[in-house]
Amino acid sequence: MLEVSQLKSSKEEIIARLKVRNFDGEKLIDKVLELDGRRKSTQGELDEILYQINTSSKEIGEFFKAGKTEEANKLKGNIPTLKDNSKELGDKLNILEGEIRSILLEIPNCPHELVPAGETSKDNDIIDEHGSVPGLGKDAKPHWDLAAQYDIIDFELGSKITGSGFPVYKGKGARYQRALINFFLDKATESGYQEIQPPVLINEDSGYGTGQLPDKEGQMYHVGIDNLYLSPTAEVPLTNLYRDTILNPEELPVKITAYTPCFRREAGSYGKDVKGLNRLHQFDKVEIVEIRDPGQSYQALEEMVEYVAGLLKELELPFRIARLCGGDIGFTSAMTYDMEVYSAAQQRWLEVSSISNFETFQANRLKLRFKNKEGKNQLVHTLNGSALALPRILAALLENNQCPEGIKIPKALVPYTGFDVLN
RNA sequence: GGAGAGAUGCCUGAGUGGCCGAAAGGACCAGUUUGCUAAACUGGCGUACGGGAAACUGUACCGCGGGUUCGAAUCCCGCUCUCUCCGCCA
Repeated sequence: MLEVSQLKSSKEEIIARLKVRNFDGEKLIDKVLELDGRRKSTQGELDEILYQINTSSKEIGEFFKAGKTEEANKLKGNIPTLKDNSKELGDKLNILEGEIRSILLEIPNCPHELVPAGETSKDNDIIDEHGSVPGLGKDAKPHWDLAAQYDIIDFELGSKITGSGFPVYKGKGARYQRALINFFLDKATESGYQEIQPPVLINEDSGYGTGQLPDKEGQMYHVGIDNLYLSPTAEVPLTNLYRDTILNPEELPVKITAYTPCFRREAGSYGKDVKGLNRLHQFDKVEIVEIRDPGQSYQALEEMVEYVAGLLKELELPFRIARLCGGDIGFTSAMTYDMEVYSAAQQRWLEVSSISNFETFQANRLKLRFKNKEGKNQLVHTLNGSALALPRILAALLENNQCPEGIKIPKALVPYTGFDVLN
């Protein structure tokens, strides 16, 4: 959620930058500023009336104490009118505040100046590419065939338990997943991220805090009876750990990580996008989250990209880094890098990580602040990234490393899997 | 699921109708003093939205939402959460 003060001080710039993501914010912003003006004057009127009531009440008390009942009662006579007015103004104020908030909730984050204009992922800037695509034979199999051949992932069996998009990992497949989770968590903690095991059911406040609500309501599984949602990413519980918090300067930066299953309804997805492990309703992910002094957040973003790139190098996967264009960037993000690995048999790039700086967009909703050098409370910047999402990594690892003897395991993972060829 | 107790500032904890944005202690910050460490003393120490160049000042907030009252942290109602006991259970 953008701040009213930002809208006031740099309205034109924000409108221009929102256009980069093809969002016309002019009318909404004007409306917010107009409503905020009315909010302010209403607040002033209300304060004045409450002041009168407060002072009168004190006088009435004095009069009673002094035994001057008549004067007291006379003063009391004025109160009902004042109370009526205050009630009216109070209601008006509530309505105005509600309207302002609901408009602000509709406005996406303002993209950083480096974010390129564009419509779709085709317009993203590919800023780096690493590793070379393995030359597989013509008979190279996509991972779903390999999964069946080695009996490590059963897609049909999962639909018996739940439905499509909930695969069952078996034997060395399950072991491979667990190896990846441990590998990623070990790497993250070595890099200074504190390991957390958060709840994966989240309440409404948490959903609003990080921006999944109201924007992505339909993407989350909802447990109606308790009004809870299944977390679509550990970003939600991890970042919300710090909701309604004022951090001391020495507590920054906050760097935390968690492995959690993630749940997404993925309504409307179809075709090759959902084949095999490409898009699931339940998947595993290790997430990294940082809370930063605003002056350091972009440097932190670069470091996070470097960190994730390091993981992909250790996994010996060819990958590229994209800076998302305005049309492809998420609602809450100011700047996002996607990491994509090449899945050699499918011959396509798969997004395995999305690393974003939200600037104050989430912090504003979360009321997450820190005491700055002047001793004032200031909104922090929040960032997060996948490090990494498991299924597509597994898909690429299976496809890219297939050979006649089975599927080779990257050296870095062998200590975790306990085998160097899956067969 | 049943019964009971509770929710006050960074923490502990007082406050049962006006003098309470809230005692006291601790922590923290600044200063004074003692040769250092420690101690002692003095002052400061919540958030949000307004007004004001500033000093300062208005309003709201004692879990959340309503109500009673001239006046609510304090009384009433609803909700949420925490704790204890019983039941069930990984």
